[in-house]
Amino acid sequence: MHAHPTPRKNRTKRHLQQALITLIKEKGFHSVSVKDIVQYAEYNRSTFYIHYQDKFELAEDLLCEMLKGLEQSVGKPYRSIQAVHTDQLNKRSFQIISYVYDNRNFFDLINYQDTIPELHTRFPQTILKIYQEKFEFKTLHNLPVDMNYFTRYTAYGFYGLISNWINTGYETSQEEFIDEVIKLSQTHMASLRYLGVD
Amino acid sequence: MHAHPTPRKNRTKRHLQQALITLIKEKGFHSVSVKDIVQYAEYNRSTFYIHYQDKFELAEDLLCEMLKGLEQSVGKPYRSIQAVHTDQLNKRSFQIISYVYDNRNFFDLINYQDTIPELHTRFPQTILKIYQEKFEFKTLHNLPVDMNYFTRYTAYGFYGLISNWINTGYETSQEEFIDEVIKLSQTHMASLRYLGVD
DNA sequence: AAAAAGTGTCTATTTAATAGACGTTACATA
DNA sequence: TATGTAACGTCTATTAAATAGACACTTTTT
Repeated sequence: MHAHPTPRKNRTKRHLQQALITLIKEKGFHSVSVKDIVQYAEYNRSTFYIHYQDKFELAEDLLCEMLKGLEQSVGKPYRSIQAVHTDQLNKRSFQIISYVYDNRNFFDLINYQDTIPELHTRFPQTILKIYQEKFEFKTLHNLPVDMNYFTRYTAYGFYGLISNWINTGYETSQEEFIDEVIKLSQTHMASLRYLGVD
Repeated sequence: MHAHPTPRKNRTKRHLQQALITLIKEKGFHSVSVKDIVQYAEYNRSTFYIHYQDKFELAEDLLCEMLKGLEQSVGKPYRSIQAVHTDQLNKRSFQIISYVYDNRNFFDLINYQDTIPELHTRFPQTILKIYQEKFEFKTLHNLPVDMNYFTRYTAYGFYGLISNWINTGYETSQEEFIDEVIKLSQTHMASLRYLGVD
């Protein structure tokens, strides 16, 4: 009998998570106390400890869920393997961008120094993971390069774009931003093969 | 034994209220269903009916609470009667502006047509009520005018400024905006007497 | 006309949230 | 250094808020 998470429980967790996000922006992660969190979210302090050991576990849980969601967002649009030429890339290929935008309240946290622990490293790492596991690239003119490096280069390039997009407050629309990404992709790769979901 | 509202109950109500605000902005008040609200807020539909009869009662409750808060915000800074010359008006006199700003998520609803019922009439009415009950004005040069009219004129003038401020997305800072209001006040009144709290 | 979606009301059930106390640690400041 | 205060982490017993699910009904959609 695996205890399934009930709606109530999840809801409470999410409220605690949201409180944490707000408070980090207000005073920085290290200054946020458990008391602050429950005060803001209007829960009893006892309730916090039912769900989490401490604020670090809460932060970890929040981070994991967001990054898991990021990975899953990519797996959504297609059900089968399909190869896509860079010049045919369409908006559906970039669910990841919608996901970031929809969860901008969270992703804005990368603009803060004193923020969720490991956010600044694990966010780009996750993008890399997605690129490694779900896509296969082809260089222009079949240039013989180490594909590990190429994938890494491409993933972190994308991270650079997306973090700038977040930094500027999403001033270009999702559509425009996707167009930019596509154009930049075309400068150094010939095709991209989506490997589908497990 | 008057049943006192428990923290839990209030929290749930607030979440339902927040859900309503979001959904009104998304699809308009008339299109929002009870089901939408509980889905968004992640509550059981039964739970909704524990707290409210229908979405209208929820909207009414939300509106009342916000307008009550607006009134109370004025009563906060001072504890005793004090007269203030318009040219001495300071920021503390304008708690009301902070209140609107702090609750901009709600007050932004005046930008929508299909919004909380009666919001567009009761918001200015409340400002008028505050002006009538908590302040006493003096015209420039003691011009003999009907003070009922004068108060009404002043209140709705202020409403005009504040609704514009909301409309423009609070593009001028609270401080700048307060300065503007003070300047405009000085064009037609000599002093303002704060009548304190009950 | 049929199907689908939403409403309002009502049960019985459970469990998440609560209050409150405890000894502890961390930290400011007098 | 001593002292007060604020937050911590853990633990109870209690309760009432939230839940699932069924009901007949109305509205909207197709």
